Amino acid sequence: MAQQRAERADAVRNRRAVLHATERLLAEGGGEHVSLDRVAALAGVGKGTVFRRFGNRAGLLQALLEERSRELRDAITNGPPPLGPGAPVRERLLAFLDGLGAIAEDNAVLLSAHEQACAEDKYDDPSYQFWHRHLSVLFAEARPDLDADFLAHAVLAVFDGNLIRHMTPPDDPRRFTRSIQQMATALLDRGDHQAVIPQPIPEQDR
Amino acid sequence: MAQQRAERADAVRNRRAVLHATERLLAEGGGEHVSLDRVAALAGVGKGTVFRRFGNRAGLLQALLEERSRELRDAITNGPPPLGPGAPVRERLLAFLDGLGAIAEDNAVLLSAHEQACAEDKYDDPSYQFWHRHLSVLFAEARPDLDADFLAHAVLAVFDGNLIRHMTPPDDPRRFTRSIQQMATALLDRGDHQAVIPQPIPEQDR
DNA sequence: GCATATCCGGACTGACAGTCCGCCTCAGTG
DNA sequence: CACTGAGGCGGACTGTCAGTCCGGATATGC
Repeated sequence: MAQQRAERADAVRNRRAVLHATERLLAEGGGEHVSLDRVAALAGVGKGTVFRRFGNRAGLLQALLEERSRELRDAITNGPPPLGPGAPVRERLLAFLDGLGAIAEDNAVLLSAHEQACAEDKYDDPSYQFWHRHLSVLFAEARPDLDADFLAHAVLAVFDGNLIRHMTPPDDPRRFTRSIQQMATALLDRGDHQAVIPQPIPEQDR
Repeated sequence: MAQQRAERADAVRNRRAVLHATERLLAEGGGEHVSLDRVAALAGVGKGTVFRRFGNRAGLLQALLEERSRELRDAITNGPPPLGPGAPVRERLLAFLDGLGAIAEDNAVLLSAHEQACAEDKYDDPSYQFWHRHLSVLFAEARPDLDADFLAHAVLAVFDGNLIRHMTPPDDPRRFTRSIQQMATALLDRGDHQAVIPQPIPEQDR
C-alpha cells in the first residue's frame, strides 16, 4: 500500500544527484541563480527528470528544506523534553525557536528561494502547517487571552530568508535566534510579574 | 534645483495612465497576471515608457504602494495625535497599526506582488525604512529592555500580502488589524506592572 | 516657426518554468 | 540468460516575461 513497487535504482540515484546539485548551486551563487536548467545540468540529468521528481521549482526547494528540518520535526513529536512533549510551555517554545532559528540561519538563502517560488501556497505546505500547529498549541496554552492562531503565523512570518540575511552580522550568526526568543518570551509574559529581568539600559538613540 | 525643467505633459499623462492600468489589472485578475506587457497595452503606451518611468517591475508596484500610503506617512510626521507626535506611545502605536493595517488589508494583492518583485532589496525601500524607524523608536521608548530594531522588523514582517489574504475571512475584513494590534499591545506590556511613565514624548530624532 | 532635449513605441534579446514524447533501462520472470 | 514492458529518461520545444535599444515623434522654449 505504501508503495506497490520499490523506486527504481536509477530514480533514487538521480533524486540524490538533483538535491545535491541544488545544494551546491545555492551554496556558491546567490539563490536567484538556481535555475532548474542549471540544476539539471550540474546533476547530469535531463530537465524532465527534475520535474518528474519534484513537480516544480517550489517542490524541489521544499524537499531540500524538509530534509534539513526532518530531525527537528521528529524531536518535537517524539523526542525528549524540552523539545519534545513534557516540558513547560516556555522551555518548549524556546527550545523550538532555537532549533528552527538554527536551521533558518544556516539556510537563509534556501529559505529566500523557497519563499520566492512558493508565493501563495506557502501556507498549504505540510511543513509550514506543522510548525504553525505546534506554535499555536503552545501559545494557546500559555496565553488563552490572545489570538494564538495569529501569533503562530506572526512568529513564522519573521522566519524570512531575506530578513535573516539582512539582520545577521557576520560576527554574530545567532542574533536572529536570540532576538526572536526574546520576543516570544515577551509575548508569553502576562501582565503579572516574573522573568525577563529588566535591564537598566537608559535609552538608545540611533 | 528640484527640477531643471518641468516634466513634459505627455510624460505626466502617461505616468498616470500606467498607474491606473496597473490598478485595474491588480483589481480584476490575481496579482501574478500583471505583466508589464499587459500594463503597457492597457495603458495604451509602449513598454519602454513603463520602464523609463518606473525602472522595473518593483519600481512600478512601489510607486503605487507609495501613493496609497503617502497620507499615512504625512499624518505620522506632521499630523495631530494620536498618529502624529504627542500622544502616548501606546496610543500612537495602535493608531499607526490601524492605519497601516487598513492599507494592507485593502491592498493585499498589490502587497504580494510587490514582495514577489522586490526580493532582497525590500529593506532598502525608503517606505520600509520609514515604517521601520517609526516602530523602532516607539518600541525603544516603551521597552528599552527589548531589541527594538528587531521588533520593528518582526512587526513589519507580518504585513505580508499572502498572509493577510490567507487569514482574512470575507465577513471580517479587519481581523488582521485587530490581531496585530493585540500582539503589539502584548509586546508593550512589561512583565511587571512597573510604571511606564507616560512621558510627554519629546519627539523623534532625524 | 524652428531647434532640440526629451520622450515614445514596440521589436528584440535572453532567460526561465514547465510540457511532451520517442527512446532507453531496470527489474521481474521463466 | 533472454525476454519484456512498466516506468524512467533526456532534451528539444513552447509560451511568457523582464528588461534593452534606437529610429522616429513631439512638446517646449525662443
